[in-house]
Amino acid sequence: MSLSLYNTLTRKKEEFQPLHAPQVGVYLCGPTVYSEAHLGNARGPVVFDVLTRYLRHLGYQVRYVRNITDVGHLESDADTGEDKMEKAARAARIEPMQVAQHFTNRYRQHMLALGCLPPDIEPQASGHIIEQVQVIEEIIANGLAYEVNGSVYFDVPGYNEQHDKEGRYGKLANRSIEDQLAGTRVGLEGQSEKRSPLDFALWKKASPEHIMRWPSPWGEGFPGWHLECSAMSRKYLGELSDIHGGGLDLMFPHHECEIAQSQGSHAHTDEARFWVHNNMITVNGTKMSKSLGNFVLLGDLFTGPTGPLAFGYSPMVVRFFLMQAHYRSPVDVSDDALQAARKGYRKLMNGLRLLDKLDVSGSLSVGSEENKNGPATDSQQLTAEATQLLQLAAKPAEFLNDDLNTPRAMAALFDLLKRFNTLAANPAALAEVGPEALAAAAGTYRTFVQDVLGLRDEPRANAEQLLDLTLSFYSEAKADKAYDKVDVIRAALKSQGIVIKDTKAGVEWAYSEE
RNA sequence: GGUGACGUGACCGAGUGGCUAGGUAGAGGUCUGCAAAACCUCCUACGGCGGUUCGAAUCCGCCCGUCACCUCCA
Repeated sequence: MSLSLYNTLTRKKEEFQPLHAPQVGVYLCGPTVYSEAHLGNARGPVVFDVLTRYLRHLGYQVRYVRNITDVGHLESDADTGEDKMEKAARAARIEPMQVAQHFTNRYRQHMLALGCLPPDIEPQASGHIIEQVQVIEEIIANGLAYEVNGSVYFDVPGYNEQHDKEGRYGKLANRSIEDQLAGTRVGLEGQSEKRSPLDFALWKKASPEHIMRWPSPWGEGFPGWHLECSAMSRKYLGELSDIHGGGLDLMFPHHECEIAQSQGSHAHTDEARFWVHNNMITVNGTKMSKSLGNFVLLGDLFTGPTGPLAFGYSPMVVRFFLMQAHYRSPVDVSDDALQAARKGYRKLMNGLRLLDKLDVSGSLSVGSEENKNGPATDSQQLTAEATQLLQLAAKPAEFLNDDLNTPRAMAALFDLLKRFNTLAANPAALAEVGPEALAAAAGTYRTFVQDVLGLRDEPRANAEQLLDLTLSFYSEAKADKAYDKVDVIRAALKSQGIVIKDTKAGVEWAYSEE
């Protein structure tokens, strides 16, 4: 069985086949770095992290691109509107790029904490002005954009006349431009330059006070809101990439415009074969968003309490929580849900520890080969117990293949864990399973928990406190003149790079300087 | 108004035309110096009303309710 993904473009689950196997190009619309990231901003990166991890697990060579948008988009559509980045920079009295760098650094820290592997390429919009200008020139050459007063707009009605075969503007979001026009209030401020209200900016002329500006064939200005993703996706993944994703709220207009730009440029493609959208995070059933102010900043979430949450939750708990819902369903945050997630996460981690013990006590060889969809099950020698275990172990991959169903995959891992726990308490059954099947199943469990789902153990014990406890045992042993124990403790700590010092003031420790 | 989702047990959250995930919480039990963990058992639901069907929570229709997009948003 192979991976299938829900493609927004076709509104169907489709079997995933790379355009140029074994290479796979994945693009995720990254953050606009003018403010601190909130929980909602983390869902896409976590979903796409699991996706790219799984694609790699399947043996594909993935190039994962997640951009940083550091060209502030305008707060309003008006020509005089203030840039988000500029606004933040003015407030803090620093350079706009300092704002961008600051929040980029923070974003990377948070994503790393959440277990998201760094993207292979993390292009910045400001570093790709030339590429964006080139796309605009192509679109103009194709007669689908027009320049007005130093700004360039995409001609949506003109595009639709040319493109009824490849699909019109609105094909992704399933909207007709007639409906769009009917729902648009005409004569909004600053839209007078547009020929149609549906047209969108490819390049905006910078007003005199606008700080973030670049030269272009049309004068000094800055690129439009949707252009950077088209330009950078094309530069690093080619004119047509395998997968392009983002939050559901980016589907329209952002991704719709991207497709129009790519079709309207010399690329003449939908930019990506699979358009994948993750659903939103809600608070009490309402979307978490900046504008509604009901967001939970990641930094605050990790330390807590904040907003609707009475406690803090560690990054791995948050990751587990996010993966326990399917990516296309909305997920509601609450203390109850996160606390349940925390216990579940710890249970999964305890499973890893159990397997370490099982391996040692059973002196297992972990040499048995597993294929990418789980352990091999073709051996004739397998006992019924072993077969059953291997069948359980095949489930996680099966469920991830079905549109990345992480909740079911996790449920399968819990089933597997229950089996491990039972076996651990029952030597006879363990023997019945045999070392090969056990090793294979254990390998699957480890691989899926750690490498595919990306859950790592978060040490909860405080090392200093454990050390203090050890030192108190040391002191006791010394007082009892139980020197054999004393020596054992000394040696154990030494192996950890720590030496015990008996001073006049009492027992102390220091890092070994050897 | 247009488009698209969704309403599942105490909570979170999968899924499916019949075999009734999983996590958390609760009850009982095994184990146990205490405790924890683990395991076993129990609590077993699909908004309402019709229809299709041998059979629907799952398909269809209507109704009620919630949400999202159509403006920046992951």
